[in-house]
Amino acid sequence: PTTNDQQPTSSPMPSEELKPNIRDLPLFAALSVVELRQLMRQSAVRAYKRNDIVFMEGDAYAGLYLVLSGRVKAIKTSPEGKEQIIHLLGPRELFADVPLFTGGPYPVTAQTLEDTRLLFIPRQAFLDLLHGNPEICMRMLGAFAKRMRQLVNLVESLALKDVTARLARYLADETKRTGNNTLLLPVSKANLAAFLGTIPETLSRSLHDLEDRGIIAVQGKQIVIHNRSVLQELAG
Amino acid sequence: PTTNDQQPTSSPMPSEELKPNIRDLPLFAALSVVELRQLMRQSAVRAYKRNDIVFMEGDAYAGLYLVLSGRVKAIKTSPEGKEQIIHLLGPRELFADVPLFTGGPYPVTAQTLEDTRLLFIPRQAFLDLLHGNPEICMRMLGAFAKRMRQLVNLVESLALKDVTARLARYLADETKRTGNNTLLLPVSKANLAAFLGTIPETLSRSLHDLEDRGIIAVQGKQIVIHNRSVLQELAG
DNA sequence: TCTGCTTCTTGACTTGAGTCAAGGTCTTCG
DNA sequence: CGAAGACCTTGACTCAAGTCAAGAAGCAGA
Repeated sequence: PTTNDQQPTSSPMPSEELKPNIRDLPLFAALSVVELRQLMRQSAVRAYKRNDIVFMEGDAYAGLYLVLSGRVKAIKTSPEGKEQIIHLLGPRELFADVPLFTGGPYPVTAQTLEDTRLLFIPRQAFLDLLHGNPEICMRMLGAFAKRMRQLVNLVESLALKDVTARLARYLADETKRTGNNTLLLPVSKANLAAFLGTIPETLSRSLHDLEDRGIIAVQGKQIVIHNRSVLQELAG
Repeated sequence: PTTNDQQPTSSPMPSEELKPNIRDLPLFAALSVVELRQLMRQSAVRAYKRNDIVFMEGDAYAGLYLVLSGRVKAIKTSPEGKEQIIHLLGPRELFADVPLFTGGPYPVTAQTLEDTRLLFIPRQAFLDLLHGNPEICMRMLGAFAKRMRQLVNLVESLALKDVTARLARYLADETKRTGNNTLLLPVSKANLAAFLGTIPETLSRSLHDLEDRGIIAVQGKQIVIHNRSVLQELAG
């Protein structure tokens, strides 16, 4: 794919009623009124359609994004066109924050999974904030640490587990997270495949395999877990 | 492997002459004399033999480590015994810092690659430091960001590239880093294999492949790059 | 220098997962 | 409601990389 030339609709001055929402984020809870106003004045809300590209790997770095609504994936793509999802992002999550500290262009491509609204925060605006606020700095460290964990898990899965084990682990984790034995896939199966480091065909076969063994039941995006302990077992 | 019962030699009160070295680290450059003394009083130098286990995945978290001399690998191991190296660490590098922020036990196993001296810093001692020092906080963010990049690269390599491409990328990166066309592998080939997400047999074949194509020459741990541009090409 | 490790290489074989191609199912919109 | 497109599944085939087993090379200590 190439960078989309069709710009998102962009409101240079985010509306006043957005502020309380931003203040709700733990990350920004410590901000003073002045700082918050300053931040909002420099930021912009951008609206994207499903499958729009937010930025491409290699694009010059301009700033970071906060998901207001919708979902976004951060991906790496091979020359042959295979895609690996690095992160899946939902509302209230920040992304493209790493290059703030490492410099250089965007290291991944960001693409929306559905119609999405993002708050764009220019590089310098965020750095200014960070300097005066140890509180924000600490919260960023917490967020980075959590993502590092996720990445280490992903590396472990890719290097040491087969596709069925990765799928089992994903299902087990989701089930534990929501506490519900019935789960609705939050993304298409093609995207789930890209997240698990495989392709739709192979994912399809793995799902079938688990179903044949009576561990799960699949109906479209709905998956019922029949045997949580065997799933855990398979996940390794 | 199981946790080593053979404790490392440990000096509870690090010698005075260590302080200037610690001060040299950018991370600790901003510390006051008092803070530095406080830190050193609570920390301990520990000496390990080659292949000693520093901690095992799942061990209760006690604190983080600074490499004083030697080399350490952070690994994940599969039930079948295959090993994936997550990080390779050398002098002046900090590790096991992520669980400070995420909580929980050590997420990986740490093992020395050679005789090694580490400075152990208890969890609370480091947190105390962090709270009074926005400067350290920012430097930690920088370090985390850099490691996140490395992890994203590793994920990309594992998911999207074959072993020869991963090897080519490693060689290309090292060559660029040192600026030297002849490079000495810093680790055994078994460890390089574990770092590249493969096994010694496959690595051996990949090295041979590159050699047959006239791109490199291998002699033990010494590798001469004959054709840097083809290597870059292969690395994708 | 000889001996016994550990590390590395090579060959033959197996297999998990990717490719390609065809067809089915679901959804959306005219 | 029906057609077109997106999404998903299935089967047959291929291939990269892992396993197993044997042996070569390098190294360290006696």
